[in-house]
Amino acid sequence: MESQKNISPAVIKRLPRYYRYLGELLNHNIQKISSRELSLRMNVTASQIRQDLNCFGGFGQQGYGYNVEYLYHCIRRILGLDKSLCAILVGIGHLGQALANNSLFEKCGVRLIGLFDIADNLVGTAVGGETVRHFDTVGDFCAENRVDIAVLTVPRTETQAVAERLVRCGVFGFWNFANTELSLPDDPVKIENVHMRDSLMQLCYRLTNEGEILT
Amino acid sequence: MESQKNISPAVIKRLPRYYRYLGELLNHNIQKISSRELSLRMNVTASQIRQDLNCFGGFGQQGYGYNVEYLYHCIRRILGLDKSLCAILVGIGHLGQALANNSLFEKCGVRLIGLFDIADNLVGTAVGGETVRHFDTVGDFCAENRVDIAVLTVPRTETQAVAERLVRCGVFGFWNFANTELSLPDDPVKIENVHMRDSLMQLCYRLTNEGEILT
DNA sequence: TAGATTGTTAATCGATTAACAATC
DNA sequence: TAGATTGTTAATCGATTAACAATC
Repeated sequence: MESQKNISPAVIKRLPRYYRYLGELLNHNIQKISSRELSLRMNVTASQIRQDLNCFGGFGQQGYGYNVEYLYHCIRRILGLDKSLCAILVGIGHLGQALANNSLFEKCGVRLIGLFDIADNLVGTAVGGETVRHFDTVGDFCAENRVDIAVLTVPRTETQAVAERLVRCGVFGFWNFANTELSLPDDPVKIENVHMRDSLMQLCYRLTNEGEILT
Repeated sequence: MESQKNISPAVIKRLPRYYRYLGELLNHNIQKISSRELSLRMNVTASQIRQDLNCFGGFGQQGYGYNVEYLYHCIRRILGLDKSLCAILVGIGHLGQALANNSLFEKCGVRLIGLFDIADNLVGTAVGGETVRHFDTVGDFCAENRVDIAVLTVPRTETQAVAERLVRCGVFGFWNFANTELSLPDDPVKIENVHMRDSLMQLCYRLTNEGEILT
C-alpha cells in the first residue's frame, strides 16, 4: 500500500471517483460491495475496478467482495488525504473568495493556512475567516510555515511569475485556475490545472456537433 | 468541416488547447506555423497535431504549414464558439457569483442571460449586471428564451432535482460544478463536469506518492 | 463442500507515434 | 526544380475488457 511506482494517470484520475462512491455507500450503511455491484452503480466494468484497486494492493476477499469502510479508508490514505497538507491561496478575486469559502479543502484533508493578494483594499481584510496578507510577505510566510500547495487564482498574465516565485520559496504543489499552462521544473513540481474555459468549450462542442443539430 | 461523426473524446479534449495556443500566436502576429513548431511549443508530437486536425479537414498546405488566423477561426467554428449559445446560472452562492463575474462565458461566445436562486435575500439583487430571478420562474423563462446551457452551482443535494426540472424545460446542456454525477437521459443531454474536489485530490495523490517522500 | 468473487494473466481495443508518399 | 511539410497509412504502445485459476 506504500507509494507504488508507475501508476497510470488514468487510474489516478479514477481514484477520487471510487472514493466518492464508497463514501456514499458508507453513508447508506452498506458494509460490503462486490466489484460487480459497484460497477453497476458507477457505470464502469467490474474488471476495471478490480484492476485499478489491485495497483495498490489486494483489498478484497474472494467469494465476499470488498469491505466498504476498509476500502474507503485505504483509498483515503492512498490519495494522501490523511496527510493534512497545507495550502495557501494566491489571488483573492471573486474565484479566490469562492474557494476560500468552500468546504473543498476540508473534504480533501487540506488546511488552508494563508490568503495572499496585492490589492490594498483586500490586504488586511478577512475572507472566509482568514486575514488576507500582502503577497510581498509570502517568502517570510513560507519560511515560517510548511506550504505544500499554492492555489493560483491570480490573473492569467501574473500566474507564471507568481508560480516561479513560490517555487523559489519551496512550494511544489500548484492548483492552477488560470487559463494557461505553467512551465516549471518538472521534477519536484506537481501541477494540477482546472481549465474551466476548456471545459465550457468542450460542452459547446458537444452541443453543436453531437446529437440534435443546433441553430 | 460540418459536424463529423466519431470524433474521439481525446481529440475533443485537445481542441480548446489548440485554440488557446493559436490565439496566442495570433496575438504575437505570427502568421504561419508548422505542426513541428507548434508541437515544440505545446509539448505534444507533430504527428498528433496533424492527426487531430485532420479529423475535421485539411487545414494546412504541404511545404508551408498552417495559416494561424485561418486555423484559429476554423477551430472556433468547430468548437461552436460562434453559435452564441445561451446560458443560465442556477445557484448564486460564492462560486455562482464568481462565475457570473467572470469573462469565461464571453470568451466562449456564450451569452449568460439569466441568474436563478431561491434565497429571498438574493432574488431581485443584481450580480454581475444581471438581476437574480427566483428559480420557480425558470419554466416561464425557458419558454420565452432559448436556453442551451444551465450552469449548476447549487448544493450537491439539489443538483439532480434541479437538472431534471431543467430537462423538462428543454435545457439539454449542463455545466455541472457539484461534486456528484448527474443521471439524465443520455441522448439529447450533454453534461460537462467540473469536479474541483477530484482535481484537488489528484494533486494530493501526486504530492504524497510521486517524487519526494512527503511527511 | 459448493458458490461466489477476487486477483491476475491474456486478448482486445483504441489512441499515439512513426513513416512516407503526395503535393505545395 | 528542390525543399518543406502536410495528409494518411501502418506500427507501436497503452489502457480496457474478458477469462479463469486461486481461494475465501
